[in-house]
Amino acid sequence: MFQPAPGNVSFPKQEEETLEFWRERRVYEKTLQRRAGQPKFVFNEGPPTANGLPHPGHCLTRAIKDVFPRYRTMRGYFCERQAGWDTHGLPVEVEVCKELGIHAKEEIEAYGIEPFIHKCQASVWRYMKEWERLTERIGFWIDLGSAYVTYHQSYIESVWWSLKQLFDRGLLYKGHKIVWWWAQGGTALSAGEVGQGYREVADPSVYVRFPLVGEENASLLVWTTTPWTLPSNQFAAVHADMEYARVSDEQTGQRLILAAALVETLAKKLKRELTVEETFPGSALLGKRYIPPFNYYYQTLGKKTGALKEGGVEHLAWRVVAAEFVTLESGTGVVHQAPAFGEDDFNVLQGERARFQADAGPELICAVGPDGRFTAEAGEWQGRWVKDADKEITRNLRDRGLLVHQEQYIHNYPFCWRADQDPLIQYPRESWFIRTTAFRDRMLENNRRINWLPEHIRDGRFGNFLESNVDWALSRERYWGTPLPIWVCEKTGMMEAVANYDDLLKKPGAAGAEVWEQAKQANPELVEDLKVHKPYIDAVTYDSPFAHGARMRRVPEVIDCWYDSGAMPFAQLGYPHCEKEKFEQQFPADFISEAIDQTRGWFYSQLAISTMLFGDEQHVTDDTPLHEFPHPFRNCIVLGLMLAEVGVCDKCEQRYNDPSVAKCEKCGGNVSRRTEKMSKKLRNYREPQEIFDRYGADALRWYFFANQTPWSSIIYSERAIKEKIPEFLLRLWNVFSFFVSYSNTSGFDPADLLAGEAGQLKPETLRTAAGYRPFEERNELDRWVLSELNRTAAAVVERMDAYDNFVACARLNEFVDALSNWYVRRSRDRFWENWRREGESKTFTNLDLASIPKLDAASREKLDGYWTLYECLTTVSKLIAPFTPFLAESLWRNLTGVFGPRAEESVHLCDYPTGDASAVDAQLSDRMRLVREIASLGLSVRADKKLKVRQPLSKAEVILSDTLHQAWLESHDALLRDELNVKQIEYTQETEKYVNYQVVPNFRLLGPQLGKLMPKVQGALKKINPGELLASLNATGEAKLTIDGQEVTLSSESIEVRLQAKEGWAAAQGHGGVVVLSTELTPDLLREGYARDLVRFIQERRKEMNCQYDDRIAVVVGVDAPELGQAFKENEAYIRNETLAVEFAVSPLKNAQAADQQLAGQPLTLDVQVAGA
RNA sequence: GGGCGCAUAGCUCAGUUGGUUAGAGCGCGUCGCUGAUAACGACGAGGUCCCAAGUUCGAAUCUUGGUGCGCCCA
Repeated sequence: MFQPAPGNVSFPKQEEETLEFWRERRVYEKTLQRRAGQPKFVFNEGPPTANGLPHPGHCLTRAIKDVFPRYRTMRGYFCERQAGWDTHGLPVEVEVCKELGIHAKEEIEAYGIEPFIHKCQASVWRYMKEWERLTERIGFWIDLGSAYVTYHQSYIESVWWSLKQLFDRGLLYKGHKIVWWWAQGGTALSAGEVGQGYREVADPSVYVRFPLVGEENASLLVWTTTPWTLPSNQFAAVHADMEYARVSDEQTGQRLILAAALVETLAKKLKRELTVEETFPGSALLGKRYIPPFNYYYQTLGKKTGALKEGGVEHLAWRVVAAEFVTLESGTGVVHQAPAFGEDDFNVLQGERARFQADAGPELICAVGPDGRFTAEAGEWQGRWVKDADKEITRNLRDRGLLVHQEQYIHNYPFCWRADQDPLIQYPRESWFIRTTAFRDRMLENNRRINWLPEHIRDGRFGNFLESNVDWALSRERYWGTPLPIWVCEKTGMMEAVANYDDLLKKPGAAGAEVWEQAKQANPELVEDLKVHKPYIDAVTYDSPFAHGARMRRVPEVIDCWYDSGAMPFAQLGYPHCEKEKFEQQFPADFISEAIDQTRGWFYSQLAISTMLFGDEQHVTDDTPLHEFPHPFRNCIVLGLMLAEVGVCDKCEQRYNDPSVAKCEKCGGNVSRRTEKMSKKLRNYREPQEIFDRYGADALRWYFFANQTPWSSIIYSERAIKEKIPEFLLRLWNVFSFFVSYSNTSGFDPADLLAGEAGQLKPETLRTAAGYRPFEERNELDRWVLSELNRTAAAVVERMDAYDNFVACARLNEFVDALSNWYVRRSRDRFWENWRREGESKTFTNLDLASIPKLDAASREKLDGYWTLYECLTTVSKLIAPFTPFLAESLWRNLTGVFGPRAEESVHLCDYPTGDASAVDAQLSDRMRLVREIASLGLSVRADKKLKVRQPLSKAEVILSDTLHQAWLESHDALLRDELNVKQIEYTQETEKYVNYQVVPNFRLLGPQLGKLMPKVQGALKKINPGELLASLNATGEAKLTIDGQEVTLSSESIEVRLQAKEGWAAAQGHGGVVVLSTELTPDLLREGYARDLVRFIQERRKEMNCQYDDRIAVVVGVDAPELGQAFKENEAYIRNETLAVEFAVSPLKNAQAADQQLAGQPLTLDVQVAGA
């Protein structure tokens, strides 16, 4: 007996039980053991940070990350899954600062770096429990116990090893980086933080003259909104291809040079005429020298030149250069360049430097200190806060006649999000860089070999990003991060990199480790990993090999935490300090997946690090292995963003987090749905846990997998998740529930019929069961559904191998639909078989095995039906296992539980079905499709003519577009007769009576042949007599047309015949043909219809009475209308059989008032009693 | 400002290499079924495939330009 499977199942509850089962039986571990030694499928987990709560977006990534490893495991691969946590970085520090109520770096240092670090380490695990719960609940099978953690010593030492490789190869260097700088706090802000602090402000907008050297009274006219950067001016930039003009200003007698297109705009501002004297391209200005507005630097450097690489010399600064970013949007088309205070400007400087020989180019000029105040180099402005100096600088320029115009400029400018009165400034900081630009081409090549899904990422967003690669700014002036493992000689400034802690302590004269030892002694709870962190690691120094008596001290910086995560392919194992061999076996990864926001994050950091370390034989050291592209991953699914769905009132903008609200509670206006970014602040989404509790993890997973391609942005819509349940999960459950209840009542128990090991219930095992007949002996419907099953399995495997979960799910959905809506629907009669035979309660229970071959035909067919459905359901549970692992497990455990230990305990231990090609019957598929189409057309006619299906009709006539399958259909029309409730189906020859023919060319075939002739052939076919054409085709296999004197030969493949039903018939047309129903209702047919109506009344009554399936009843029908009485009498056998009525009587209606039913407009009473009760 | 992507039914989304009745689910309407039954099914209505131009015998699909939206970067 199968466990009962009621229709009103609670999936969430069932899932919790399944989780318990998996835990208890250690099923995940068993799936790994089962595949030990098999080929590997390598999945790498991109580490999330556990210091924030998981949200719905994480559910998507976790679901996608789960489905492919599960699938591959079932396909026979050994797929270990190591979890990981990203633990370093500014977000952690910010959280701790919040907790401590402090902001600035000074405050952190005042609090003490040591306790601060301890707090960071603890804070990292704040939401660990929530993450682990989510991971388990959504069914993401991954080894949490062996998770890699980026702050662990072994991880950090792997990172150190890689950095030492880069350092030793000369790929790490110190340079400047322009950052958004909070001067008051003394810290740089990340892009995300800067983005939060934009505000609209009014800044001075000044137009300043830069007099040209050696040109009479002519000046460049430059525009800036940051006058305080003028003392640090180094260049003026123009666009080489834009047109410039020299204009004369009559009032001042000055001649100004600016973009020609902006002359008029400027004239309006100045409210006076400017006369254009000459125009020329920007390229004509290149190289011209000018006198900057302040001469602090100019007085010493103004005349200096340097040697160029290409030969010759050039002035270091204060000349015109070309830049692409110069536009006509605002200003004058001549842009003041202060490389210290803008990234674009800085890049210009870098470009200039690259033209000079080593160390001969211009240095960065910066007249501002890190505190945001002018330095001594700025003369009179020294000590002034730069933003305060704007006004005075402007006045100074006016006094000296350099200011041409001044106004207010309103724009967005960033302020510190922690101190909103403090404007940020762009400021150069010393930083360590990785020379990634040297690997640009190799990264591009590597990228080309990666299978990106969607494809456009490769040459689009990611490829473009790689094309414009700049050196990786690696270092951070922060506290909680992987320390940069570089030690500097205090005397010579010479440096070396260290690959691990032991090496460090073995250095000659190493000292300082005791700082850690003492801390550990004072507080034994400190985790050992902290010893490789600040401040302990900073205490470790050693004797300089470069200068006698000098010490080596570590640089103060930590590194970008993206480097941490990018090192994950080897650092998760602690490579190369350990697990060397294992790393070799699992590199590169077969599969990774994250959302699109990781393009410049984890996708890039992995690719860059891997390309530099493992890809370039010229630089590689002896013990570093080389790898063929692609690495470090072969396939990557880039997920779309997840959006929240909310309701917003059209009138008053009131927000509703439940998008199903239709009327505004405040103003009564219409609430319309809107999608927007998910936001923790707005809480505009439902917590994942609530979704699990209401609908279950499978519902959410199926929604993610089956509703859209993974890369389209996904709307996290509760309604949509809910709606997916009946379409697939519940439909499948209903089929299963149907199977279980009938099997139990009929006594079908596969465990009784199948001896020995049942294992995975594979086809070869099923074939050994008693009563399991070979396909070819079963009926058409069984063969059809098994063919569809195997076709589906093959298609799903094909799609999943290509990482296409969406189409795979569509295939599964189609099959479950076919199983439910055609196979079960059309097979119900068979499953009911035994109840229909009055007085017979024969079931398969305790069936003598030897007597099975002697079963009568009906019983055999019934047994076939059970075996077929059983095979479909067990196979489907395997097929859906990677997608909806919970439902799959519930189905499997119930379907195979009857075998006890003879069957596999979990569906996830099974092999994935790949489809048996020999069981696929394409012709049968086509035929069944045709049958379903004809049935559909027939039902369409009935609906159109208001002829309910219960009313039998005498005949349906079918005219097929293509008579290929006609003979088969004729010999298999019982199914259609039953479905359409007609007495006879005729494949009529009198086609002209019902239909018009239309001959349409096969464009795909003829198009390439005929080219321009195509429309004319199309026109000719419209006019032609189709009968003659078809006759010719039938007789000779071809037909000829003459178009424009040219003969065109048509074969039967080159045309398609379409049928159109003529007016006046109850007919419907489709691709396959036309169905015409005979609508004449004879008294016989009507009476039969009445009998069916009565059966329905009685069945309804049985249901109301809560009859058992096999209860026998006694029925008395009270009716006066003679035609009804006659109808019931004539069809008594049918009525008794359908309703299990052992007694059936028709009596005159006693009291018309008491009639509880109406049939054909006549009153009727119904008295139903359980027989013998 | 630059890059990338998206735009198809009321909603959420599919749509292979260009091929002539553009699909699915939900919703809606009509009806059916009633021993899968707090289910289920059928049928139907609903589309200028964002706009415009081009390439082509033929464009939802390719090209260009525009419009709107989103993301990333500046």
